[in-house]
Amino acid sequence: MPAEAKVSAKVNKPAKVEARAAAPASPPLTERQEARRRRILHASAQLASRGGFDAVQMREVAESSQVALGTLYRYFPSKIHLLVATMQDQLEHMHGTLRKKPPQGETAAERVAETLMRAFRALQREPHLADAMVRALTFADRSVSPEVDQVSRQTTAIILDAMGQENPTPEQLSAVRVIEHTWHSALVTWLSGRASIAQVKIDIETVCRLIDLTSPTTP
Amino acid sequence: MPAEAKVSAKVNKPAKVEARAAAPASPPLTERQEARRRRILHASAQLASRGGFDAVQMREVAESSQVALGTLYRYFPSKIHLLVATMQDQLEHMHGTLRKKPPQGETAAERVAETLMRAFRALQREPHLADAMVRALTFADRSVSPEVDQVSRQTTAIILDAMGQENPTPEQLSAVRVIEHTWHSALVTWLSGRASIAQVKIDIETVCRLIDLTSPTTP
DNA sequence: CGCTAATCTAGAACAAGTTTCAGACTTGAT
DNA sequence: ATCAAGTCTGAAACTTGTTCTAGATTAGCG
Repeated sequence: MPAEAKVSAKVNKPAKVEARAAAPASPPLTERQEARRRRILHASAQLASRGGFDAVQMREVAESSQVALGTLYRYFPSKIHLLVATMQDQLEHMHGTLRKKPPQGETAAERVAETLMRAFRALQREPHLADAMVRALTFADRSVSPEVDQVSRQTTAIILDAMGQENPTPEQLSAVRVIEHTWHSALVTWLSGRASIAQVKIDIETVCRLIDLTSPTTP
Repeated sequence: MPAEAKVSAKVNKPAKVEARAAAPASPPLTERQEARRRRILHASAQLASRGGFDAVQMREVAESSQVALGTLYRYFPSKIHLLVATMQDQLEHMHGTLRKKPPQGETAAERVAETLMRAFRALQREPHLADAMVRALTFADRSVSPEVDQVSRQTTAIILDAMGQENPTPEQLSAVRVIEHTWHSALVTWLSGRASIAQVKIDIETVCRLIDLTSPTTP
């Protein structure tokens, strides 16, 4: 069997079959391949941190990560794929960070709101990066669905963690879905300068009330 | 003063100052200019109805509407501006349609959910058009803020109409904001094939509960 | 060690959004 | 009717995402 071959055959066009779980999905990569992938994601995040979505130019990413343009496209079939993967990367990081200091709130709603606001503050520190990732996420078409879905699952996991709810009811899951919707959309409006930070905070707190509504006494 | 001049000087780069109300914002256009604008919007919607966002190619729009490419850009400074304007157009239409048959629901929440589902069904009839408009809306950057904001106001108006609430409380307005967030984000997930129609329905109904939560007895 | 299949590279080529420019055309004012 | 100022047109040019190609390189296998 060939060199860094069959392995990254999956890297290129992730076979539909294997687009499910988190990391264990794609087959193991060569060390060098893993390194390339890291360099690419790093370059992506770095460029994004500067000028946001537009600053992440494929040629620049390729150059920064010392990889040929064609190779970049083999790893990430489009700019959107690349940025969504960058978001996955950052999200994992954030989930780890959040886990360390569990939210203090009394109610589940408070804890979720607190967690999301913490995440929001993190994004505020790198607004350009946030811009690139969120724009990519909402602009993604069907061809990126598996990756976007993965981001969504990760977000859900973070919220459920904050709720401290082991076995959420279907109603609670609906509430979580709506919270995610609000979270994404609120970020978009903030990033495009149509809503203030305070406004985002209010929106998050408002939507989090749905948790109380669906948790204790189900009306 | 020159011909179709000073008039469309505003057409080009809508002076920041006049980006507020609905239609009365920009100064009156020449008849021919108004006609050009209509042709452009019509071509845009037509192309979008076919192949969605990607099918709306500026050169094609220009050709279809019998306008030079440069002129198209004078009227709409970017593809995003064009599609957002197309959405404004469609939204107005829809608001008119919705007004004719007010929702029947007992509670405000039911009426809002019913209205949004009606709008949703309308979008389902032209999924490609919906795709183009929604993608443009969420991808828009700061340079399109005024126009996007206009769309947002129009959406708010539709929801408040459905609520039948003349003087909404700040809390209710927050709920409406969250409903809009959910509405947009749910559309995005549906368009990208990550949520079913049924799922969107559930999300809408879920978020609409916030209205009941903020209307009668303020907890 | 040498083979073979696949990867990686460098660079050209293509596609669509956006910009630019010179010249023809309109329109309102004089 | 003429004029000045601004608009519209047609076409080329530029930018950036994406694709394609030929050849150099790499990795596992016999």
